[in-house]
Amino acid sequence: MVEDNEEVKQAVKVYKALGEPTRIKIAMLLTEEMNLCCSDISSKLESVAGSTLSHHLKQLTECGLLTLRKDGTYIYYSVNKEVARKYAPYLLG
Amino acid sequence: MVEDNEEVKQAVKVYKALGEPTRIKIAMLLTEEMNLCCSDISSKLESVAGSTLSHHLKQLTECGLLTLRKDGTYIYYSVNKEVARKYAPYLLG
DNA sequence: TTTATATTTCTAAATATATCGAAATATAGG
DNA sequence: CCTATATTTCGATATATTTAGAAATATAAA
Repeated sequence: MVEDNEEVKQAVKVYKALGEPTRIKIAMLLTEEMNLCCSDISSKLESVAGSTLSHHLKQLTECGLLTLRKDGTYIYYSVNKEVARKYAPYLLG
Repeated sequence: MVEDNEEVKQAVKVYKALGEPTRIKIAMLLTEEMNLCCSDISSKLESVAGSTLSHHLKQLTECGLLTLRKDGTYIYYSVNKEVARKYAPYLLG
């Protein structure tokens, strides 16, 4: 029988997050350029509703792939390179 | 606007395949030990119906992560290490 | 040919996910 | 306080996924 520890659970979450076209694009954007806010990201993607984008960003953040920094009304997102390097260094090019 | 080429499409497929507990376990099993057949894999997982396992193996194969070799009634699966190394070297330990 | 085993395909049901619009919340600035 | 902007939450719907049992297919061996 195969193990199912915390690390594997995080791996599943990270891969589930990246296994969707809009989310992998967000991750790739944020790998190229750190500190983009919700609306910056929105403007770099084909029409996605703000509420949809919010869900995607939540999922990418909850798996540990993104970090965020709040500044006033804005939230700036970046890739957590350590997590990306561990599970999906493909993102880092 | 962000690109959406063939390589990114494969990445999405690979990550979608790995973003599910049973499938990541199968991938990990096959990274440890090559050339396992459907029933070998079944015996190393908690109760999964053969038809379900077949679907999972299909998905893992179609994204390029697994290769197969038919021998009589059996089908032996292995990890395609080049694909694993590219997208998810985490699997290779 | 008959039987046994391995795997897939088909069908259907249950669950999960993606998406959006509207309303809600948060904060900055007048 | 009022208004504008950024982001989230809620509610609803459409689509996709996971799962399994039964039937089908493929091959080996008796």
